[in-house]
Amino acid sequence: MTRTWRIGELARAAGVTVRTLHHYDAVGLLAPSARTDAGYRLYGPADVERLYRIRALAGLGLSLDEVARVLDGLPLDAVLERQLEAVDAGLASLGALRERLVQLRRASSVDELFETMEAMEMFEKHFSEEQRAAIASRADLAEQGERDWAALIAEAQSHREARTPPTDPAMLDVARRWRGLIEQFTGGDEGIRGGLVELFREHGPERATRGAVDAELMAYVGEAMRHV
Amino acid sequence: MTRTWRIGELARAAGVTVRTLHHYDAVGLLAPSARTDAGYRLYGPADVERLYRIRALAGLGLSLDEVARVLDGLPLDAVLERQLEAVDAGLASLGALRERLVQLRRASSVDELFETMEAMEMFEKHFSEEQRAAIASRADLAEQGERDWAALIAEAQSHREARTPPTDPAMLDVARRWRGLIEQFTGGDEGIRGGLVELFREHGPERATRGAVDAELMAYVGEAMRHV
DNA sequence: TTGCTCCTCACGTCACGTGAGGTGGC
DNA sequence: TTGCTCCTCACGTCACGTGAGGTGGC
Repeated sequence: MTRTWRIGELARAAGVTVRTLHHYDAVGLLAPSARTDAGYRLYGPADVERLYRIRALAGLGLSLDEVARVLDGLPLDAVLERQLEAVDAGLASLGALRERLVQLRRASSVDELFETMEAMEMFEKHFSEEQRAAIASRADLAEQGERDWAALIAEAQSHREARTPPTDPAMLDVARRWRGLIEQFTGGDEGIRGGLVELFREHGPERATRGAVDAELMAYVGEAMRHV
Repeated sequence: MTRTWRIGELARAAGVTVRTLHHYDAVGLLAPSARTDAGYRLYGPADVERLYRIRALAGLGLSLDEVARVLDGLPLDAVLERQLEAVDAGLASLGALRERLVQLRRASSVDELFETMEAMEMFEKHFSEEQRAAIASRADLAEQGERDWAALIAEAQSHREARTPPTDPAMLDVARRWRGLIEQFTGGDEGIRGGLVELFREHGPERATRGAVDAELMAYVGEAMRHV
């Protein structure tokens, strides 16, 4: 007589729950090779081995259906290859999600969150994934850049309110630095510059800058740029 | 009168299914602000805005319950932070899964697969995650290493069959190269060397090397090493 | 006899998909 | 009148978790 295990013993030894073994029995994945008169399940060594294999395959993320088919002789390589592709797809989408979450962490109110998300959507429409990666890789520069932009916009705004002529040396200097920050953002990439131009053309400066620059200010700075 | 949308129109415009809108209504997440006499749902601008926000938040991987709570005023930062942690956990486990799958792709039969998985389990028991990462980072070396090991083991085996004494210069050379390959595997890391020793002590050379080296060959090489 | 283990239903999970059977609207 | 849109059930998904109510075994 070889050793047998009752369901609770096997569950404890294998690190699964009794319910899991019930489930495997119900779906026909692992039926105990014997029962007592009272109906108690009795698992033999072959059952234990099969359970071990089931757990191993399930641990690779296969569905119980796939596990059953593999144990039934379905060729492995294709299954593993498909599973690897699925995992890679999962990694890619989780990675993208992570990126978005990190960006959004800065938002402090629900309204600001949605503004940021809307901006991200516009942004994604106008830049390819590759371009976005290039921009993101300069993320630390970008934070400094945000502060630089805020300061420069404020400077331009105060000139406009003081009615400084666009051809005034001070405004020409603002225009030059403005151009420099754009240059810093695009990193000299023509594709990114093109996306930026489209973004402003389609949505206007007000939406593209989320209210930081209105149409008048944009025109004023643009005029100064033409004189640089 | 402001514009209203029937359920199909809204679904098409928002890129969701009618069933989804039914579901949101059923769980109380988005109830249309009006109905026609015949019971047709009529969505107003505020409903459209709410749907937009629901989709945005759900796109961040939040459950509909969490979405509802956030739209109800639950502070965002904690939610986003928790979500980011969850995503990171997901990335970590998918990453580990991916690693295992890549390793297992080499197995060609189900039996070989389980042998490999068993080996991986032993391996994981004896090396910390950090140590495994260190070993994996030398993965390209490892492939070359596998071939080197196979050749060296074959060489030692033929000496044993030819009854070359362990103190013979040829065997001393084998022992030196053996030590070199171990050195290459551990990368000079004492912790990894310790894990290796435990692995062999607990399971014996036969299982530790998956049959490549039996106890006798191990003793023979060990003897030679003592004379180096 | 008393715990302990086991048994078989059967509902719940999560965000919908997918019919089934029936009725307004142009 | 004929399509088309809409309505309300209601079951199915995936791998079990969690009771409920009842019975062998030491």
